[in-house]
Amino acid sequence: MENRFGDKIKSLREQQHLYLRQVAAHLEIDTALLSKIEKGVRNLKKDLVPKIAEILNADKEELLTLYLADQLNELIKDEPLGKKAMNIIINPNN
Amino acid sequence: MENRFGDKIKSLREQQHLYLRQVAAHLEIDTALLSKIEKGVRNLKKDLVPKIAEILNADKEELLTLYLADQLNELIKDEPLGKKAMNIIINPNN
DNA sequence: TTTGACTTGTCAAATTATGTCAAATATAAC
DNA sequence: GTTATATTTGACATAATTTGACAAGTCAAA
Repeated sequence: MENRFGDKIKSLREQQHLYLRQVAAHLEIDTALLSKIEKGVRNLKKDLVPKIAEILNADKEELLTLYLADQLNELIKDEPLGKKAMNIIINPNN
Repeated sequence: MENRFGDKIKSLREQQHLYLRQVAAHLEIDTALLSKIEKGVRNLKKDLVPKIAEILNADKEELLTLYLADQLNELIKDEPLGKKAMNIIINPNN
């Protein structure tokens, strides 16, 4: 329950036999930072999500969705009322 | 679509004929800040949510839920994929 | 034991959040 | 009109968090 984005990009990277170093270079970020992103201890900047999708030949929308899910989850992970709050947004009436 | 929490506390405050000044004093924050919170241009610190519920004789859980809904909404308000991301969290499989 | 890939801790710089003040506006009573 | 009170707004200083980089660390394979 939580590092969906990081797990996904790690698995995509490994499937394609790419090194952190290579992907990081394309993104113009530090290898250490990308490592943390894969492990979920740091966030990738949002505007780099489409770029990493390109690098990994992945679907931009799918990655962005996972990215957003992680952000949302972070906000409510310790909140018993989190899902109720989500329902208010998804189903504004009632 | 957005200032649920602020609208709610404003309406509760007015129903009870309280001034911003009075509620702000109980919360130990500036009146100007509470005004902004009611208008949705600033956030109340999360740990003050139960306190404002007490002051306004409101249900703590209801207010916290609205508070969280605003936070969630802020995160995805410009994101077409926001609701899809929420569904991933609500319904983790599939 | 050396090399390469990855991980982790720490730090400064950048960014964002927070709270206050002063001035502006609004409304109502005089 | 003027006064008084409530609220709003913008600018600012400070506090807290995030971000990115570096150095040092682990680990596995050669």
